[in-house]
This record gives sequence, C-alpha cells and structure tokens, in this order.
Amino acid sequence: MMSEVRLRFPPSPTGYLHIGGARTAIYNWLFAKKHNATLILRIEDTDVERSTKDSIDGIIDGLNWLGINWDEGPYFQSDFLNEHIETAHKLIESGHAYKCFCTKEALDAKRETAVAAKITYQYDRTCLKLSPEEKEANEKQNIPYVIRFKVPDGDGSVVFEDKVYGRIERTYMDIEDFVIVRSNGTPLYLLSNVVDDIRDRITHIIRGQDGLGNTPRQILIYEALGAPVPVFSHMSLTLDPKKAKISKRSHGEVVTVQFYKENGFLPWALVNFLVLLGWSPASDQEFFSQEELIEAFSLEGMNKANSIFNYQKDHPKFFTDPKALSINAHYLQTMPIEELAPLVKNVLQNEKLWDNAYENDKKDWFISTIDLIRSRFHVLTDFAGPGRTYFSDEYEMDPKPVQKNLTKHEKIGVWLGLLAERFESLPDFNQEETERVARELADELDIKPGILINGTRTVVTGQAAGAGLFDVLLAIGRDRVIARLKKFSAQG
RNA sequence: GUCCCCAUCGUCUAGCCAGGUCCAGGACACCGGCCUUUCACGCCGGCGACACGAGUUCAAAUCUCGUUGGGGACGCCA
Repeated sequence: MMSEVRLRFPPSPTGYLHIGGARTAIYNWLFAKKHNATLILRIEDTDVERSTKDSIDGIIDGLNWLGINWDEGPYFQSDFLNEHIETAHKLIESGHAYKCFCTKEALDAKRETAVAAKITYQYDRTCLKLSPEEKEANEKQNIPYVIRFKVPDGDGSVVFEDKVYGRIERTYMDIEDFVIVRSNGTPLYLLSNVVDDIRDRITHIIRGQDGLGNTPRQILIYEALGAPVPVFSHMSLTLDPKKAKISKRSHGEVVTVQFYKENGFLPWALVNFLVLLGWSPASDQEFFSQEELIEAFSLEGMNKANSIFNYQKDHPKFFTDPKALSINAHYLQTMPIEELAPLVKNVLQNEKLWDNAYENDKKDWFISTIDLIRSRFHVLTDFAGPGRTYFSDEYEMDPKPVQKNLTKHEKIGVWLGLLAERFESLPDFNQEETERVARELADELDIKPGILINGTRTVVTGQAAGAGLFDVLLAIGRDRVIARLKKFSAQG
C-alpha cells in the first residue's frame, strides 16, 4: 500500500494573509492536488502576544477567496502545548536535551561581548557541563531553566536533499544547542512545529527559503525522536523592487490578499500571477485553468533565485505589478460572460448602482453592455469607475477629453444640440443610422466627423477611451443619449 | 563575525542537470507604425540580458574555481 502524502500550510496569525503567504499556500495546494494528497491548515498561534482572532479570520477568508481549500483543520497549535512539553522532557530522558539554568541576562552579556569582539557567538554549554550535584542543587532552589536541544558532538553533519535546492549540508559544529522550551515552560517554534508535523503525519514540507536555516535543526529533532524525516522543498522568496523582503509593515495594503479582493481582482487571476512568481511550467503557457495548472505543476519548475514583486508606489498607471494587472485583464476580458455578470453585480451593488431589472427585463441589455465595455477594463471595479456612465446619470467628466473635445470647439454645444435633434427624429436608433446621421451633419456643418463623434463620446460617457462610439450609444440608449446631449447643449 | 542560498532583457522567466541547433526564446512594461471617431482595444515592428575574471574543451549562458553583487539564517519570534 502506498503511504499517504500529507502537506500543511501553517500560517502564524499575526497579520493579514499577504501575497508571500498566499504563494506558499498555493504551491502546497497545487502539490497536494497533483498528488492526490491531504492538505492541512494549521494555525500556529503560540505567540500569544501577537496572535489575534481577526488575523485568523482574515487568513481563512483570504484562502477561501483565492479558492485554496484544505482537507483537514484548521488545527490550532496552541491545543497541543502539553504534547510539545512532554516531548521535550522525553528528549531530556533520552539524552537529546538538557536543562539550562543560565539567565537571559548572562547570555545576552556573553553574546554582546562576542559581537563586540567580532567573534562568532554560540552557547558555550555551561549547563551541559554541570555536575549531577550542581544540577540537583539548582533544581532544589527552583532556579528557572530553559530546555536546550543537545546537538551531536563530533565533526559530523546534517545532510538532506532539498527538492528545489539540492543537497544541503550543515556541520554539527555550526549549530548551537538551541532552546526548545522557554523558562516559563512554554515550547518554542522549532520544537512545536516538528511535534505537530509528526502528529499530523506530514510527508512533504513546502515553505519559504527563510526556513532553510531551520531545517537542519528540525531534522535533528526528528532523528532524536526516531520519526521519519519529511521531504523538504524550499522556495525562493518574493522581494520588493529594492530587494527587501515584502511585509505589510513596510509595504502596506498592496501586499495583502485583501487588497486585491477589494480592488477588483479575480481570485484566479491573482493565483495565476502569484504562481508564476518563482515557478514556470515546462511550456511557455501563461494562463491556466485550475485543472491545467494542477496538471502542469511540478517542483522541477521552481526557480531558485528570489523574484521581485514589481509594484511602484504612486505609479500613475499601475496600482500594483503591471503583470498582475494584465493577467487580471486577460481573464476579465475572456471569461464566460455569465460568470462575470454576478461579479459585476456585486461591484455595482457596493456602489449603489445595481438595479434588479438587470437580472430580469434588462438582462439582455446588461449582459451585452458589460460584454461591450469589458474590452477596455482591467479590474472589476472599473465597471463602477469608467463604466459608471452606463448605469447612472451621475458620472465624472474626465478633464482631459473635456478640454480636447469640447472646450476647444466654441460651437460644439450648438452642434451637439443639432445632433440630438437628428437622433430624435430617427425612425430607427441603430448603429448604421446614428453613424450616418452624425456624418451627414458633420458634412453640412463642414467639420470633420471626428469632432462630432469625439464630442459626443465625451459628453455621453465623460471618458476619453471606450468601445466604438455607435456601439456605446446603443448601450446607453436613445433617451439617455439625447438627454445628455441636450443638457450639455443648453449649458454650452 | 559565522553559516547557508542565489545570479539570463526594466520585471516574470525559457534554455543550464545530459556543452554545439542560442550573435539567447516568450510574457509584461516601454518605444514606433498601422487601424480607427477615441483609447490603457486590436494588429505589426523595435529596444532590451547570459554580473565579472580565469580554467576545462575543437566548442560554454550551459561544466569547474575565484571575484563581485544580492538575499536569507544565526532569538527564551513564528
């Protein structure tokens, strides 16, 4: 019987889900799907000081939104504290760990001295060398102690085969006897994480490269416990354009998943973008359905070099990485329109632009209109921004086209008033007729048709860009077009 | 200070493991042209990279060593 493949995503709930964490979750999820494995969500909430309920909710909400589902959990690390402590005591009994009575102050002093002298600091094993009598005396006096893992002696080393980075070796001498239980009796990450992974029978660990340094120490714990060591895969990190690690603290909202949810991203587009940050398929395919991505995914395609999340603060055109935007636009413009409609509904509802008729009497109009205007849109929120003019009579006038297409022409008010009349007397308000009439009028007035056409676009939509004008006119509808033109003409 | 990792266009990357088909391919961005009534639509084109230095070899982006640069870890955080 083949042994079960099990993975986990273990966020610590000290903030919102950020794109780096999401990327880790996505890779674990893809690997799990690909190998028919079990994915576990485990909340590592043992840092009581910083863990919050809001953060847990935010992380779960973010994962749900992205469509990343898990098979077990969420489990909470804090539920297993006793097991972690028991394990530490087992390690003492088996000679793999020992009590250390050194005070934090004494240790800090030693460390500072070493740093000042530019000497590498490592715990000097003072307490390992304690005689049985001294130990007993310390214990009788109830001197607080931490539990340290005893790294094997000699010039051996820990070696493991990372699925991404290859063979990694770390000599015992380079590893100090690390603390696994605090003096207040609570366990530390290195220990808890391993104990939980053993209990959860985790076989594959996919995590950030910042965990690479922990791996040799964790392997030592697995070995001391006689537990099978999982397969490790470390992945490159996501950096900002200055090559600093991204964090909510220094980068703000742009690095949170929530931000993309609020700014009109399609969840799958974000997944698609994120997965390409540090991974590539064997082909040069860039857009994937979920099935295709699971099929294509392989650790082989992981890039060892860190990648940059290329967003420029205050960029006039791109509010996040341009590639993310272009991937989102691609999905927005090509996805089945019936799938897009409810998402647009949601955006319009949030802006109080929704009309229930869009799902009944005006359904055909609604569908054809969003299909028409989406070709220029990049994010869902565009439907309520530049797209607002289709759903409301109150819309912004972009000053640029106003200047270029209206203000520049003294008599434009009169001309557009005339055009409105022609539209009014048209037996049939369709594409051919509206265009014919507009061109005829331009001819009579001896002006270029573009003047009338661009002026109309500006008045009717407030925008410089958009679909073909005569399609736009039909979408907005005869009555509203005429009313808007007349209103402008009267003001002009 | 110690240890670990990495290095191809501005960005994401292909190619590297099995050296020649690579004066290095794709995508996004940028620039130009075309189309057009407009445009962050579409089409066509352009710009643009093997960090550096040695070595191995008939041949190196690909293998080796070094240099430089970058990142990460060294906590009674996770």
